[in-house]
Amino acid sequence: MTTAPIFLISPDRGSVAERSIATTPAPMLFTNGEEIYAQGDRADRLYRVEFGAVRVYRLLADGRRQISAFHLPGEVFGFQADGVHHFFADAVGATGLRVMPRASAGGVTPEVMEFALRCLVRTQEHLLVVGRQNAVERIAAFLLDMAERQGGLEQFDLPMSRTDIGDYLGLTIETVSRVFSKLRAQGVIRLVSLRTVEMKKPGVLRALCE
Amino acid sequence: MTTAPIFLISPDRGSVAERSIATTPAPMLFTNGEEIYAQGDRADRLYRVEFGAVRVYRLLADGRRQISAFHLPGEVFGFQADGVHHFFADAVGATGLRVMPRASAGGVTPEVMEFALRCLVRTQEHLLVVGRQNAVERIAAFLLDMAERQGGLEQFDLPMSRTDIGDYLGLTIETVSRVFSKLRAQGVIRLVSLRTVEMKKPGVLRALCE
DNA sequence: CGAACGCTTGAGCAAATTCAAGTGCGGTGG
DNA sequence: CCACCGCACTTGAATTTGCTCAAGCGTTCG
Repeated sequence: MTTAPIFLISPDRGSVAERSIATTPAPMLFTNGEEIYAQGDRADRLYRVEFGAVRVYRLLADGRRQISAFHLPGEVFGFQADGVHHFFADAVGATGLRVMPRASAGGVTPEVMEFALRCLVRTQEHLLVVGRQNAVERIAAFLLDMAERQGGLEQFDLPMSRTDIGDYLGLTIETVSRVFSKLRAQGVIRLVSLRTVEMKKPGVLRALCE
Repeated sequence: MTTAPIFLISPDRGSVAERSIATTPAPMLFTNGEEIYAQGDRADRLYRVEFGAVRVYRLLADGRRQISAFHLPGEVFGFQADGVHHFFADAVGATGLRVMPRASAGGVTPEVMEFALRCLVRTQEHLLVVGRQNAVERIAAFLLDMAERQGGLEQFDLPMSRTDIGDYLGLTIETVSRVFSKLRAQGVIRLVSLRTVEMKKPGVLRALCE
């Protein structure tokens, strides 16, 4: 799979990456499902997604999983309070990461602080979606978020499976599938392929999120 | 169990806050429900809870509310990425806060970073509770978290109403009430008063959170 | 070609919500 | 001091939403 998203070849991002990690060699490569770090691991690095995507999640003893975030190209993740990871992170499809040792990341730079705080706001907003919105509203919020983070085009890719989407939104895979079908039947979205969405009526999606 | 990491009671928490606001005069006082900041406000201060409690929340257009965090005495809150608050914060009962202008908070000190990252981990863990646990498991996680944050005693207070608890856990007030009654009937907890809980079988609560 | 995997769809069910009374407690005023 | 009022909480019954279980479809890959 790994439909290479269009924005991967955007010129500005590449150049920023090259500057900020000028000394770092080629990105580290991961295959679908490959572990990037695990709960309990030492957290002494930051990661920047070059291509592909990353899911950060936690498990319950019986296997229930909650994905707390997907990270798309250009985003930085991996910060932890006390030097130990409290979550798992693995690759969604073929993924390339720039790895920055914490030392060279400069400790608590304003940039790192900014990333962490943005991540906090994003997680808190996601909590509202999961805690107080119904299935259709959750999917609508998710689609709008994915579209916006991929440049705001009406057509965009979903790098992750329906199962991943369910585990991100607190829904079962069946419910995710049913809501996709319903939105398609209503002409709100079109499924170019299983993993490619075209928003036909973004206004309807936006109205659903209030 | 997911919501009460051991490190929360590590001694550095209190001492850091006390040092950093040594020069601040008497705490600012708030009555029940009084606004501390609103969505859209400039975020140029940090707050430390002296007594009482604080709820941080967000609203949907139709009034549905998601509380993303309660802050208890000793805890610091109010950091935001881009200098603008994305949430509301108000007092739960009579509350006293130490206010620290961001300047005197020293910009991005390691301490502030530490607080923000802890808040992030806590929110991500709460997301697992809300996204993937049932009503009984959510209440169990909540009670254990509240107990631990108040010193780990078997008896402790709930500063907030059942409505607040519901809006924190993504449940209705009726469901919260029913679960409390069920746990009481099973002898897992005792309600000394409406807002005072005694854990009779903490092991059962812990088992519920896996 | 067959197996595996990811996705879809249907039917029945269970958990939590909604709607609707009731209870108990703290505060106010007669 | 006691009665009453308001508010927070509890409890019950009916309903709904999303889940579970089960079967079927389509694509990919060996």
